[in-house]
Amino acid sequence: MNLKQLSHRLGLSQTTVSRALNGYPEVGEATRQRVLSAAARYNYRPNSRAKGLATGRSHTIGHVLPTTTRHEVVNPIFGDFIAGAGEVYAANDYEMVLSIVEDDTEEEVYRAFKTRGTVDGVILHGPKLNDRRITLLQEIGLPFVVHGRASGVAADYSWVDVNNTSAFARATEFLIDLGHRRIALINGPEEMDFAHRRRCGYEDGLTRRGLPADPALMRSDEMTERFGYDSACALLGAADPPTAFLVASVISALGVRRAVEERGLRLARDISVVTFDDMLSYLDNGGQVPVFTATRSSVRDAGRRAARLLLAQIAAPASLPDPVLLEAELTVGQSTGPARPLPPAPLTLPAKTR
Amino acid sequence: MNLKQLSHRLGLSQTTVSRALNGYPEVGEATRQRVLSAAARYNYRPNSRAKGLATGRSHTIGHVLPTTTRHEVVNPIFGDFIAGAGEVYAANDYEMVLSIVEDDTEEEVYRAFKTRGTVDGVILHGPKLNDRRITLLQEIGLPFVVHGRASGVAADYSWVDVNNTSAFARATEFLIDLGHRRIALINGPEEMDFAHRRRCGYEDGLTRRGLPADPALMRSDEMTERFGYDSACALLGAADPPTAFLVASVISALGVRRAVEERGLRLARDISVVTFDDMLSYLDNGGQVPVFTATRSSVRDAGRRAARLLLAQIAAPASLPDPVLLEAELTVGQSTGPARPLPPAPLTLPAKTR
DNA sequence: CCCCTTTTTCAAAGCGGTTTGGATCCTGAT
DNA sequence: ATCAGGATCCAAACCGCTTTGAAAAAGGGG
Repeated sequence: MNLKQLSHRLGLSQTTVSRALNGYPEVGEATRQRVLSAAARYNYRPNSRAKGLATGRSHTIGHVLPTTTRHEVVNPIFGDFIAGAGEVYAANDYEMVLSIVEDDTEEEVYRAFKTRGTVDGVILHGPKLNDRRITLLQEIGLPFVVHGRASGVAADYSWVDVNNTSAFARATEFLIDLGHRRIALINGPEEMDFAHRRRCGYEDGLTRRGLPADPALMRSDEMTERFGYDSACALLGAADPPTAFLVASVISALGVRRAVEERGLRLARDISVVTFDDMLSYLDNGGQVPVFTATRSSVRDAGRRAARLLLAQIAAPASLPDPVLLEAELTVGQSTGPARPLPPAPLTLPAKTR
Repeated sequence: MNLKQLSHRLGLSQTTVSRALNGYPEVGEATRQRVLSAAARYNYRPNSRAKGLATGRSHTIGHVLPTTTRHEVVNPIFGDFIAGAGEVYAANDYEMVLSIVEDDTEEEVYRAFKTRGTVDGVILHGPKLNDRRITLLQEIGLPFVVHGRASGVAADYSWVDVNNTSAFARATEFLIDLGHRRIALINGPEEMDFAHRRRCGYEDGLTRRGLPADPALMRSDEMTERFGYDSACALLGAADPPTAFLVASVISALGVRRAVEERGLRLARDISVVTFDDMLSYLDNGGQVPVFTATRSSVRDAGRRAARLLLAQIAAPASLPDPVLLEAELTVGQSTGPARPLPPAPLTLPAKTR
């Protein structure tokens, strides 16, 4: 059932039926009702391609998910972010298209989006330092909102980001105030902007309390469970081990915990862990007393906000860039405690072992 | 730059240019080259909506992701599955649209997909027992492939599934052969088909070895880390606790491990754990010796296969349903070992305490 | 009752492609 | 030279919707 057939059944022109359905004022209330009920009865829905062709807009938002070439890791954050964004799209009759793309063809995807008219705008995921995609999208003239930011990119653009710096600065100071002096940082990949900012925050926290930043205590890589485990093993086995860990992801934090407990140590009592918690639905850290002390901020909520921002921008193309900075809250859980005066000395010679 | 402009620049008709670009034979080789290079120079790409309108096909596959109403959990499997499917779509010039949808409006989404012509086919996620969506999609006449199967649905359809039953039967027998007699099952939600089948496999394994199935040892819910932890705590704290756990997801298995180690017990030595491992990229269980003994099967690969199946079906609509049953492999890791003759007796009175 | 506004409705022209049914131009065979 | 037939190319119709510009109908005032 298409518009022509429907209007024919009603004895009306396509024009009138179309207008009735789209809520234009120049159609009589009586006819509008007649049209509406007929459309419902015949289960009529306008063909989206035809509509798009006529209006020039696709009512579709593109999400490009680059597969990190290094490890083929699919961003675990993605599901929840997209769930948030999807809510907003659904409520506004927008469609979402997803491109999984190898890093190097990403530019081509954006260009195709624009020239083929596949989408009305895109959400940019996983911005890196000096991310070229931002200026690229501006050149292309495709409306976009970034989930995160890109240090080093001067351009003005809309983004939704957590205050990673302040979050990790606070977390670091929190640990220092508990008496910790050797605090390890288990970070995400350094080329990612969020990871960069978190490290800055960590270093800020240290310097504000007058502590030096020791490169030997910092690790950074894809935030898998295994990475958390391996890093913690290495650090705990080294000379002058940390008494606390600041971790960029709950998944890695699970790995850190494994390493800690495998050594017969106890979280909070022997080793403190603070993690960044994106509040992923399947990794609920909640309950009355959170498992991990965490700086947390809902990535799902970020998805909602980013989507809303983008839709607003598409509706009013002349509008100014609108950055949103979310503050993470620091919630105390069961993984932190005061530094022990004397960490249990391993029965090995400290020096010489290299 | 659209077709009209391009053909005008070339001094050719739209027909010829279109045919040259789409590889039809009735155009001279010389002109074809001329067209091709002009298209490249002017960066021409056909508008996808116009093309879709004309051809009647959208070159788009729909994925509907129902948010589990119960806990608002976003399926953590989803990211990797879609990464696999996306590879195939990208290679075949297909687009992927994603609908995040509350359970009860899912039917409406499929109907809209069909009548609006948004997609050429859909992949069905998370089939439940007697899932109504399958017959619905057949009624609607939308090509589809199911990731998983639906017990109780008689219809013939294409699906890609792991042999959950045999996987969990083998895992159970494996544990029994190690001497375990009390084996707990930490399963996914029972209404999900895969969870149902895993329980069947578990029970099969037990009966084949002449052991009874004890309902007190079975738990089932959303497969979060917390659920694994809570379940393991409850079971380990009860009278006659299990010596082994069969877990439906690595995420829950992490929770089980936490509960185990928190009690001062050691994996493999005191408590054995076998988990189903979907080989999610951020939960790498790999390495030379896997952390968890696991029945494993790549969900990413399943995504690839499902996508290929669907594209083939769309290309040849008359083709017969094509089910694909993947076998999970049982890989032995560091989380299993022989049952200890005498589990460390807790210092409490066994009876009376209820 | 007529004329002028305001409502309400319509025919037709796009939107940017594909595809049908011819037309034109070359060949080589007769 | 003529003609069949294949190789090329083209004009126009069509896909299903929106939207412009105009016409028809209805309402209101004198």
